[in-house]
Amino acid sequence: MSSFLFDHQQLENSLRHAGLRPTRQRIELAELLFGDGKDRHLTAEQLYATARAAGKKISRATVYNALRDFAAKGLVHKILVDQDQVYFDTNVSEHQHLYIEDEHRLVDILLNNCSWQSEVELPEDMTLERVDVIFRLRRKA
Amino acid sequence: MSSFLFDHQQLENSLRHAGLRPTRQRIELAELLFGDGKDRHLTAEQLYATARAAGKKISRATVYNALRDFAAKGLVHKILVDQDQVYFDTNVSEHQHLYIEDEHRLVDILLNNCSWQSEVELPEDMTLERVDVIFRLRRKA
DNA sequence: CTCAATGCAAAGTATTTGCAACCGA
DNA sequence: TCGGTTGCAAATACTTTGCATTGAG
Repeated sequence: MSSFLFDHQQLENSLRHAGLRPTRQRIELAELLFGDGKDRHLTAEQLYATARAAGKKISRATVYNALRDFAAKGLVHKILVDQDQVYFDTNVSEHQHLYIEDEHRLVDILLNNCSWQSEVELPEDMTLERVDVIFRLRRKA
Repeated sequence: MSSFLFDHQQLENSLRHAGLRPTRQRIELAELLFGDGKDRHLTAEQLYATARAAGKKISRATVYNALRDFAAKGLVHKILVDQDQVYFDTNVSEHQHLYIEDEHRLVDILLNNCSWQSEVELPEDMTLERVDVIFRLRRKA
């Protein structure tokens, strides 16, 4: 039995369905990101390191390109919590985050009373792309 | 009459009260940031350009240092909405933001039904620093 | 006086880009 | 074949740092 919930074929279909040509590199990255169905928060550098450590032959620029394209197609979400690096979230369903600043660690949470969506009046010609909610935590002194 | 709500003396006191030595540069920056009492969202580079345009003699590094220190003391808030630059918000009371991505423009909003604060269970040894809420908007195609 | 703050340029670092080689359809 | 993708290194741009100088208390 495989440790993957999704196999190459399924990932390939996902990429194709998203309008992305399923190249070897994209499939391998998709496998690392989505293969086991678990939610991940990682940076481009982390994914690059992970891929290389797994023996994948891929360049840094391709990882950045792939993540940019994945995000543009909604396969992952960008999370801007840290001044120095962008995190990518493999969980694209609506949810919120805790961010432990000292540890640079993200935790998914799910709020129930999110009635504020309707409370905001948007300009006529604007679309609500997403609502980012981040609870910033610090270790007590 | 002056165009400033807060004069040098008051700004100097604010800095001192925050535990920051009121140097000429910090006072001048504070004046640009808080002088008229209006809410601002600006980047370090924007503040630097503004200061220089106003004839202030100050270096880029000092602007970055000052904003870092102001943020550490709670005089301004960092807003991470853009991958490329950090915005600083002179409004440090609790509120939320609209971000028009195409224009790199931030708008303050105020949500009323923010009961979700209590809904989140924090680890015992953690403190909630802040909750960042950003409504990301795009111009309709 | 003394130590914090400033200024300048250099360094640092995540990310993007230019362009030739490559490959999927 | 053809245009999208990759790879490498160089470029970019925001931010930080090293260190000598300055200035607030």
